[in-house]
Amino acid sequence: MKRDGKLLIALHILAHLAVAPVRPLTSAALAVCLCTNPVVIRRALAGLREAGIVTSAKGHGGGWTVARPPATISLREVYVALGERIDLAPVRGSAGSGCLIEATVARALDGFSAEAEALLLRRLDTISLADLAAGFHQRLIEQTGSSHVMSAPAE
Amino acid sequence: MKRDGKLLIALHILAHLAVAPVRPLTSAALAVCLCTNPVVIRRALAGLREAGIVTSAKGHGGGWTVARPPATISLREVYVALGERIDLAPVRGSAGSGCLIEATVARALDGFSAEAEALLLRRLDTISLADLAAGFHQRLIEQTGSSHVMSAPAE
DNA sequence: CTTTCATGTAACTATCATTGTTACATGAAA
DNA sequence: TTTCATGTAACAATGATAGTTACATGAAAG
Ligand code: FES
Ligand code: FES
Repeated sequence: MKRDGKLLIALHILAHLAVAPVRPLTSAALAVCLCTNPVVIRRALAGLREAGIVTSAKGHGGGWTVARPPATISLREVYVALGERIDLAPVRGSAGSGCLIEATVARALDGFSAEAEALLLRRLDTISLADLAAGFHQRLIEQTGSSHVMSAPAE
Repeated sequence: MKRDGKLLIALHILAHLAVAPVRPLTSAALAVCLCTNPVVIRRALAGLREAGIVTSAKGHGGGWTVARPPATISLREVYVALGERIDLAPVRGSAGSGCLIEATVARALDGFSAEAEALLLRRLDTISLADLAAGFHQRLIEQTGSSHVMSAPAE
């Protein structure tokens, strides 16, 4: 139900940071690699910095680094830090004004959206940034849904 | 993850049709009720007509009617008829160009999206248009362990 | 201290999707 | 034949996101 892909971009960048933790990576370098603009990179990482997932440094030798070991960063954390949401019935301006039918339908859809998102969060919680970087997840995905094959906490 | 609300609009209209099946409702009438344009109504219902959920008639006394008893129309059917999708990692133009990291992340996210959507479809399948129209769904929501139980006024 | 580098942020433009609107063709009932 | 209502194309309006430019802030290097 989304349309952007902020999560994909953020994880892409994080994968870069995770595999090259020696020195900070600059927005400019990441922008070249991702075929985009440095400001876009900074915008994408702004929320993650506030969430304590990455850190930034100015000046010489500055740039972006992961704030913690990649193994301790779950995709769920990244997802919520970006403020992503599954919402089947977003409020349109002032459309909810008084109509009972609409409110009822919206509430039902919201409940389902919440359930779907809860499941999504559970799944995202089973994969860390380190898993992504290592590429182990790929085999895991191909096993179609066997969620915790690796060192993941059981539900 | 979406931004429009096609599903909400479609269900809103369908609720109207379900409770007033005596005579077809015109796009113009529905548009007035929904505070929008007749063409918007037609566009919203076009997919549902192709899916055999509603029928339309031209000329005098024409308009829209539900093609089947509302009890046999599940929200899932409406959802799929509208082509809605949960997609955490949509492809951006030609962004998938060769980058292995991105493709890997995208595949993982796609898997999770699919799981979340599968759950959503299961939930949507448990409610019919008749349930919606009757308002029974509210109690049903509370039974499915929804997180937020709004204090429902006895109406 | 001055220079250089890199982030932080605002402001603007470009692009794209969706919605709202107008206009006209098609077909059915009166 | 007239009137009604859908079907559809075409276009403008809106809004969200991405891309770009510009400049202030701050830190390291010289
Ligand atoms: S690895 Fe995908 S662009 Fe750098
Ligand atoms: S506008 Fe008609 S019931 Fe919601």
